[in-house]
Amino acid sequence: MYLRALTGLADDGTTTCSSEELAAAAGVNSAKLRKDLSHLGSYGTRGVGYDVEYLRYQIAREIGVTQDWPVVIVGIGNLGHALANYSGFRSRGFRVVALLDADPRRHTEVVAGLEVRSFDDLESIVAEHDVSIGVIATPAVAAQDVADRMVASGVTSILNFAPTVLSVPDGVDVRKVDLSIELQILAYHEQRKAVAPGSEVVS
Amino acid sequence: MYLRALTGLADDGTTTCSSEELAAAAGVNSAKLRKDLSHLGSYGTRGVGYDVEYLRYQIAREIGVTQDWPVVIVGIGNLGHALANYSGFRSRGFRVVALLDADPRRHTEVVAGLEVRSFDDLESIVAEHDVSIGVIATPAVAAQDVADRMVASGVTSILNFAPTVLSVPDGVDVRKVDLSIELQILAYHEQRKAVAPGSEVVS
DNA sequence: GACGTTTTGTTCTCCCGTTCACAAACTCCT
DNA sequence: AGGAGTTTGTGAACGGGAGAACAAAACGTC
Repeated sequence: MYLRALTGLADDGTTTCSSEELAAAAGVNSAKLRKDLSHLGSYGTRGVGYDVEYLRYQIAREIGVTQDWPVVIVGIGNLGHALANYSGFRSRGFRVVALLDADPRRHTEVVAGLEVRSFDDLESIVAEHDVSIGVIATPAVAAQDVADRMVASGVTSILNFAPTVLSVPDGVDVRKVDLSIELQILAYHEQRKAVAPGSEVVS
Repeated sequence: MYLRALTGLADDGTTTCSSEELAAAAGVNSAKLRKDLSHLGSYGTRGVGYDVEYLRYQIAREIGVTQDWPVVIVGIGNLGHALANYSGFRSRGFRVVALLDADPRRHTEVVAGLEVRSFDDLESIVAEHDVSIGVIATPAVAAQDVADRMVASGVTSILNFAPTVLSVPDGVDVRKVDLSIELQILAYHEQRKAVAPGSEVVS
């Protein structure tokens, strides 16, 4: 988030910023921002603030955005399409090296300049491109199988869009994004607003 | 999450479950699950467990899933397409009543059985369908404008997929989903794994 | 009907993230 | 050069969520 906020400031021509400004741009408290940044080192100057470009590079280096991360996407339905075409990935150092789908009818398609390939090609693709990050955009029933195959072929980080709890061995990271749960949380707060107006905020 | 886990259990024919089982299905600790459920009331029976169907209805009622929530989606690019076609919304009580886009070239399109309409129709659509939840899937630069128009027309909950911090008045809830930040978090952990193998897990 | 077993509901404790508040450090102005 | 004004970095206080542990309650068995 800080990285993105800094990029925004840089695009506006700002060369220096205080913790207050950056915190406002990122939507957090300034004390938290300073403490977070202090974990990376002392990249600010007291009385002045932070150099936007310098801090930006330091954060990018720390979180690994300076590297090029090959990524495979499995499940080229609606969501897989959107992810394959999402420009935000490439601009942040992620390179989609393959799109896989179990359905042979999709294998003729070309999405975002990439041919959709068979799921059986997973192992060879992971090995060839040294892929460590996989994205699962399949239906829920297929997700665990896909995860197992990914782990077996060497993937150690998984971004899961399927509404299922994946079980993976230690050392493998999983992050889950559940679109309809986000809406449900909003609906819950809406309902509370209707009952007791003007009392709650999203936590 | 509990609701989804319960639905899964119900589909498997389970009629009763313990907190341990449900916690495992939802991927959480059983003590946490019991504490969470106790906030809704005492819907379990000691020595037996929870009745799956009964608990499912109680949770659904509490979080407002029994209602029908009209939703508008603004920004029908790749992600907007995917969201409009996402079946998980409808099955959870969300009904997409309109797709809006500022680009007139998209207004001829029909997506998911709905005609893409002009963003200028926002106010009338919100008023007509009593919409309180809006989804923003536009580029970052347009997101704040869209949010302002939504709020002005009566929307009080926003799900934001644009990589921007939205500022909205009190009483309006915003939830943000940032796809590339999720990947960045995974990449960060990957980098740490490469430096110090076998030490960290996603938090 | 009493007792052992199982499982919930709740209390207590611990731990971590967030925020406040302030000293240290830097700049600018006189 | 010195002091006033800013702003960072960090120690201390606060709050809340998460897990362990236990009492209360329901069921089955004898």
